[in-house]
Amino acid sequence: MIKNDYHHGNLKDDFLKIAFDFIAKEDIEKLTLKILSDATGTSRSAIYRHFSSKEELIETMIQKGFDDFDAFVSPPLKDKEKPLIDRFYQSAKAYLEFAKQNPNIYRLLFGNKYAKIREATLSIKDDDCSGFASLKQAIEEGQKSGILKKEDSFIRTILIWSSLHGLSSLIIDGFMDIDKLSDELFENMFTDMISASVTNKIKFISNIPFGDGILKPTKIF
Amino acid sequence: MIKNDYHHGNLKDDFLKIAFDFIAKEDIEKLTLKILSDATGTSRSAIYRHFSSKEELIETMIQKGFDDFDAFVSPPLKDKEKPLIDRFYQSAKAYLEFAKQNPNIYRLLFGNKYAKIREATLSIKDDDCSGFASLKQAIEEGQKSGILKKEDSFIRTILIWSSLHGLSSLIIDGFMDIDKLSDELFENMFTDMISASVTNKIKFISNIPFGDGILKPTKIF
DNA sequence: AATTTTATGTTAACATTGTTCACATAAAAC
DNA sequence: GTTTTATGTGAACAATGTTAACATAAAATT
Repeated sequence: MIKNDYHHGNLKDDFLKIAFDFIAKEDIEKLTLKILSDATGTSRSAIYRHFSSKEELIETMIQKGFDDFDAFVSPPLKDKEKPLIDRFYQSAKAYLEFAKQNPNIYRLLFGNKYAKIREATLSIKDDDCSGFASLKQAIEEGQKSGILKKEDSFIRTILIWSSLHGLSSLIIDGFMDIDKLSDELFENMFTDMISASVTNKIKFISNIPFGDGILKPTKIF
Repeated sequence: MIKNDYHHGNLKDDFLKIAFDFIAKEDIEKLTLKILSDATGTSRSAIYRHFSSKEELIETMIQKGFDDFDAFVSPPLKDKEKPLIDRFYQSAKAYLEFAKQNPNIYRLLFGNKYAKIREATLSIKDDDCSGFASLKQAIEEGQKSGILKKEDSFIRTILIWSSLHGLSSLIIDGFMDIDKLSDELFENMFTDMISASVTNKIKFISNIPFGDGILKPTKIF
């Protein structure tokens, strides 16, 4: 033993990093403590110096996951320079993209298995910075300015979220073979979603850029 | 040993029955072979005479689950005596009720974990008797009769299914505390769903019975 | 600077899990 | 009545998460 690395230095972060690398490709259920110990070159029980259990490690991952998710989904909603519908579009698109790009993380965050952990995590930051709160605020903004129908904003928020969650889930859980179809489905879903929320008098046609390219315009009415 | 029950007679059915009793209360993940052997009074390896693995038992449960689900959701759609919108309403309501009454079965059928098993199961009966096919047929019926907009019926079917799946999932996965709220959410979601599908000229007000009682009328436009 | 305390690692052992194998016996086929 | 098949048992496996006793590096205290 030439090199002395009895003390690792940042084992906790390494465990988390390796765990996230793992669920980039495989489901969290298949993550085992042995995988973590092998990848860090430590013993199988080393992890218990940093997490009280496997579940606590996953709890930490969920917190980090929600931070990333919110940072991906919320900013477009808050960009008051742009028209409101564009902001909804970009955020909704980001929502679906997050789910498609990180299906295992998405399921970790929104699935049933870790519901209790999620509740504990969400209740802390429910007020301002969560994606749900951002969406609700944007809806209320639209209601005040007359673009959106005046109705219960909480219910409308859940319904929009529900649409996004439903479509995202069906897509990442393998209910549709064709990946191309997901774009078409998204455009249709978004149109439905906005049609249900918007005041009757509004007409809306817009070129809405997202990510690298320019997407086809979303027409409503 | 007075009674000789070395040969059980219907152990396979008993295993399935006990497994379904179990997921009536707890998640399928917590079902263990020991639970099954203890409940039947057999040894831990007895199950391997009837199922090649634990997964095959679950596969059988999924098949049975889809049969029950389809039998719960499809009949209202096929009842051509009633107005089409009423049939949609009843079926959609049944969908949500199934999920609420059998959350663990619902997740077993529509979750990601057993996606591969589900694909194998669904492909057999995709054509006629599945809930998805019934919904698609009802949509096409409505398009022919002029009640529904003429658009891609496959996409519309997925979008409706997506709405149902999204709301059902959010409700049973604990994203909303209040159970009462789910009724209000359902009514709103259904109104949105139908509004997006229906031709503009239609006006629709109906008293729609479901289950034991009479639900409040669904107004569209 | 020496000593004590704390943080972080190791190894060995546990019960539980799904699964397999050799064996036993009831039921069915011949 | 004998053979074959179906269905059960018990012992053993490796893998899992977890704990306990022990070891040592780093930090804190004197």
